[in-house]
Amino acid sequence: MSTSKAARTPTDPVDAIIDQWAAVRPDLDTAAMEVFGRVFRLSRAMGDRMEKTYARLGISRGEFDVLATLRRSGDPYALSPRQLSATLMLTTGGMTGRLDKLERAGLLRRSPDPHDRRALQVTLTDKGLTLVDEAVGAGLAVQTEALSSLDEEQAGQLADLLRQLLAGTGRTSR
Amino acid sequence: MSTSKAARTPTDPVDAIIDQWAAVRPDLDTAAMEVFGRVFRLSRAMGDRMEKTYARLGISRGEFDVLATLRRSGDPYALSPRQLSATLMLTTGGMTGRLDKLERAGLLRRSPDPHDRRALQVTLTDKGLTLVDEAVGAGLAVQTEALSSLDEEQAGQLADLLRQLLAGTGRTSR
DNA sequence: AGTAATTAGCTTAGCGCTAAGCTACTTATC
DNA sequence: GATAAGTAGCTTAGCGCTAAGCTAATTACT
Repeated sequence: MSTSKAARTPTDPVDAIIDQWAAVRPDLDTAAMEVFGRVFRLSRAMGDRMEKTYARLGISRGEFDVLATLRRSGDPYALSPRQLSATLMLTTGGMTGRLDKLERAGLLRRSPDPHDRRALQVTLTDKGLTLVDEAVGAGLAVQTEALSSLDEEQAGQLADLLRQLLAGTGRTSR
Repeated sequence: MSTSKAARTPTDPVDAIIDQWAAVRPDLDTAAMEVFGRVFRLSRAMGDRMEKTYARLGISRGEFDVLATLRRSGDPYALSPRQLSATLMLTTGGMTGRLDKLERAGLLRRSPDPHDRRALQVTLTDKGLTLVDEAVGAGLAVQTEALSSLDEEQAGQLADLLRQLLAGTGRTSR
């Protein structure tokens, strides 16, 4: 399909909000909203879509994150609850709940750590491995499709700008 | 296919995750993660910072959103709970809770709609108006500071790419 | 060795959300 | 004018999270 429409997007919901602020508070510098307003909306919209995608396979997005972290860690697909909660920026209480659900579903297994009797090893089962391999493919397909609004050069440019912004904000954080 | 890594970019957490996937699942096309992985992380990091910023003024981020929506609507700063929950993509149950808290804090007021006895009018109090005006300034300051990792041209470019991506994904949704 | 401090994982209370269902009121249809 | 359908706002049950506190095991200090 050729893009016969004008490339200039007239206004989106974020532009509308910024215009509203300009009307009631013309003193405000709203330039940063142009970026972060869209980051927040994009994150929510895509997050909802990922949620639905994983739901078709019977897991939540948070549960997918656990399985994917184990899968990414490579053979033997074993990490401790502590490592998982640190990676996923989750409290240990939250992780206990996720592991409970995933273990009940037969997607992973908790076994004692042979070297530290306080610790556990969380391991992907065959069923869990199969499921996460399917889920990661499905999730990436959704993201790839969403990204198709941009051509390859634009996507690369966007990724670079986001990397730079993320690096800067990470440092200044609490 | 992925572009070759530029040596000047010191790899961020998202690059690390992509590399991990490449090691265990070299068949995956992870290009979309370069964008959405960063969008998710940026949204969470900035969301946490906004939360802390508003917390100093005694409100949560969700409560700020309610006050800000009323403020943006202009004089007389009155909307119905239904309008608010639609704008903020929140169920009516969730909105009831937010309004309860904000009303108890004296930041807004619920009064009967003179034209529809089912409906209410939610109005900003003077105290609420003062507080939201301070909060929006504080929030924008945090966002502006975060955006300072980019120069003005880059920020504009980033906003344009995000607008285009958001427009495309919004339509394909379901 | 003996004791203190740290760490792993779990439990509980509380919070804010959604989904579903309720009552009161309004609008549309005959 | 009566009745059906739709709408506004609230309530409740359930879910997943955090913060705080617990026990058991490990490590560090003397």
